[in-house]
Amino acid sequence: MGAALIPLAEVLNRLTKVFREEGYDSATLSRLSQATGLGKASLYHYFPGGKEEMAKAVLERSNQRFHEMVIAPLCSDAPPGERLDKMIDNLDAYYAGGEESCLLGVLAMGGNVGLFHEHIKQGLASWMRSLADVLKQAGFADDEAQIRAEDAIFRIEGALLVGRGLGEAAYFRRMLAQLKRQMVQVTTQ
Amino acid sequence: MGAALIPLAEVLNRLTKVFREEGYDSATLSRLSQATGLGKASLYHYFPGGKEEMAKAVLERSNQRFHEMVIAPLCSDAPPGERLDKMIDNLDAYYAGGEESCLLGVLAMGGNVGLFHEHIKQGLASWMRSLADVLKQAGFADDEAQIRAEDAIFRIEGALLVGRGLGEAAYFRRMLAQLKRQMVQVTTQ
DNA sequence: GTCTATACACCGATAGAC
DNA sequence: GTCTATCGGTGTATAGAC
Repeated sequence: MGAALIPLAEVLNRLTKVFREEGYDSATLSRLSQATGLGKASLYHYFPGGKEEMAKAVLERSNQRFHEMVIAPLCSDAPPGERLDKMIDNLDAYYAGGEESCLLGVLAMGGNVGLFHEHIKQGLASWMRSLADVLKQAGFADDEAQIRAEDAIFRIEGALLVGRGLGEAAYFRRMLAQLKRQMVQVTTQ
Repeated sequence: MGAALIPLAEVLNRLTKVFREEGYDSATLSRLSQATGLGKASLYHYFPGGKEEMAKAVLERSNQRFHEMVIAPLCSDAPPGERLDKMIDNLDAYYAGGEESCLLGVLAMGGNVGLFHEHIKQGLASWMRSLADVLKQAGFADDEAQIRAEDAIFRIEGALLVGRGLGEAAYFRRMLAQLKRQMVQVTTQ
């Protein structure tokens, strides 16, 4: 023995799946060991800090992938409307049409949320900022852009939560379609 | 010994607090025992089905209280706009201005969500229906009313999730204020 | 109706061989 | 870098006295 059985990236992929589906508390070392094909002691070789370090590594990587897929398109030089549409399309892909839960949301609603506050903040802050910036460029005042950015995030996280709670993914896509129409829509009254 | 130390209703209150703050998986019998002041064996006297039965009892009771505080005002004979305002005010009270998590949401994002699908559906369905009915009475077409009802629920659950994840309750109240203005607002474009 | 004491499985984590 | 074996602790749940 001695050679790595699977690349570290693949280990992280499989850990991510378990944490996302089962949450921090239910994701036991036995499950994580089984999912990766590595013994518990081998997991401690990669993550000396144990389960907590695994979850944080997985959340960091998830934030990074989210940044590439969802946030980066908001920073292109395309017209604001196109950038928002691209974000929404990529959200659909990222969450597999609502079939997959939000890891950040799962950890946020778990019993050990305190362990992850900083990682969660890091994951949400740049998204919120980039989204608000695009809305400003689309012509909204600073306050209105900020409110709309927060609001879009609430709807996305809320739809994923409801979908998971009911075991029904369809809510997510319906919400995304709405969002596409309303994101830059002007309101009256 | 023999006499009940505290009424069952108070036992349920304290169990609710633990499940809402820590989630199903982190809420250990030791914590539940400590929070109620009852020994583990006494908890099994009230809930022979153990932790699962405790969580279901607590969720049922939470749904019931939610119905009284939030859904019932939607069914009064006041004008639709007033009914919606009343719901929003009571949501603020129910969630203590965003300081308290949504028990249903916590269980929905936990690792044993499958145990609670039916209870979650029961909790969300009548809310969604009552909300959509009010919006129809406010003049929206059936489809539009349904969409708006779902959307409001997504925003509420999403704001509670983000608030919990960041340890920052203020998002919730800001969202509620927005919701009050937009719920029956007509859109253009 | 409440308690103490306990059963037994599994938890997260570590030691040490290869 | 991986494993088996094992540690001490805690998990859910139960038995049985009062």
